[in-house]
Amino acid sequence: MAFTDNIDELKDELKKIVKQKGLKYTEQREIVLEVLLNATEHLSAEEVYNEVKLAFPDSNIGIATVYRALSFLEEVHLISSITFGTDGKKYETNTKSHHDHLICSSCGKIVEFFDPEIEKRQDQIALDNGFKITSHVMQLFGNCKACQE
Amino acid sequence: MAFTDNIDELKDELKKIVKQKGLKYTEQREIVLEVLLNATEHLSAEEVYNEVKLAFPDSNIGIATVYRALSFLEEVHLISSITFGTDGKKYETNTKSHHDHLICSSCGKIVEFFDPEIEKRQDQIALDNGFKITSHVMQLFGNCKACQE
DNA sequence: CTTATTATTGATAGTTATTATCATAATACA
DNA sequence: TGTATTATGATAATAACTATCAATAATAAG
Repeated sequence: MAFTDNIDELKDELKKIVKQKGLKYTEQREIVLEVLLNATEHLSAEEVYNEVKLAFPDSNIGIATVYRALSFLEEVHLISSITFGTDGKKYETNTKSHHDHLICSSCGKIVEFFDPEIEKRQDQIALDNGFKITSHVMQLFGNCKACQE
Repeated sequence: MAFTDNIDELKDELKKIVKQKGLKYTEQREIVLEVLLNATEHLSAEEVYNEVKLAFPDSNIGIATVYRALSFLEEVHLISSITFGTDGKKYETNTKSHHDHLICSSCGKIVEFFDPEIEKRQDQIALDNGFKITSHVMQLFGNCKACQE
């Protein structure tokens, strides 16, 4: 899984994925991805739709296509969604920055992972408690597949 | 915030909250709370509704009331909801078990918290990586409200 | 470059989940 | 009890999302 901050690299990644799946590379998927990359915060499907119409007024993209693109992009892990309390689903691009660890107590194997939903929850927890977070540690201990056998 | 495993204590807690807010203690809120306490897994609003009809066939509770009760109980932190991917909102009672920490780097203040959504995400991450989790550590470091000033 | 094939799209109808409305009923407190 | 007020059940309304389908656009082959 390759992450990047760069729109062109992201588009290349999308092209690769699409080709590998025997699907087609469309302007609409590209636009949705670009809008999310340029967004400074999480966007709902409708917010993405509005932003697309603003930023790409010639595209005439339909709301259904936005939903389809978002689902697809999430499926292939180019973006991810989070959901809070009463708010609906919101999307963001996956960009490499920070990660946490899965650690096998048995063989010491370490798997890095990054989960935006957990990050967001952490932020929310901090906010609820009046904290301003500077860092965090999260380590999940257990047994990897091999060591379970 | 008091947590308990016991239905009577939970009901007392609800009575206290309701009275303190100048609202009314109703059979319906009690039933919804009880159904969730007895549930072995997370339930959607509709599942709660169905379970209520099964377990309390005389109650004639309406689906709208189930939604209202769930929102209310969540608001007062007797239950909590989580939302995953394509699944809708699901509810569970808050019971004391495990918790994580918010730590103020400046004054050392520790706030305990427990977030079922994070727990669930952790489980999912473990599952995705073929891990079987035995324990985990999560500590959020930062500055508490007082120390920010 | 043209054409054939197939995925994708836009528009919109249809669903599903949730919320608002409102007349009636239940609760709490005097 | 009586009375004020909140809560309820039924259901209409809304919001969020998904399915349908004819038209369009993207790839691959020739």
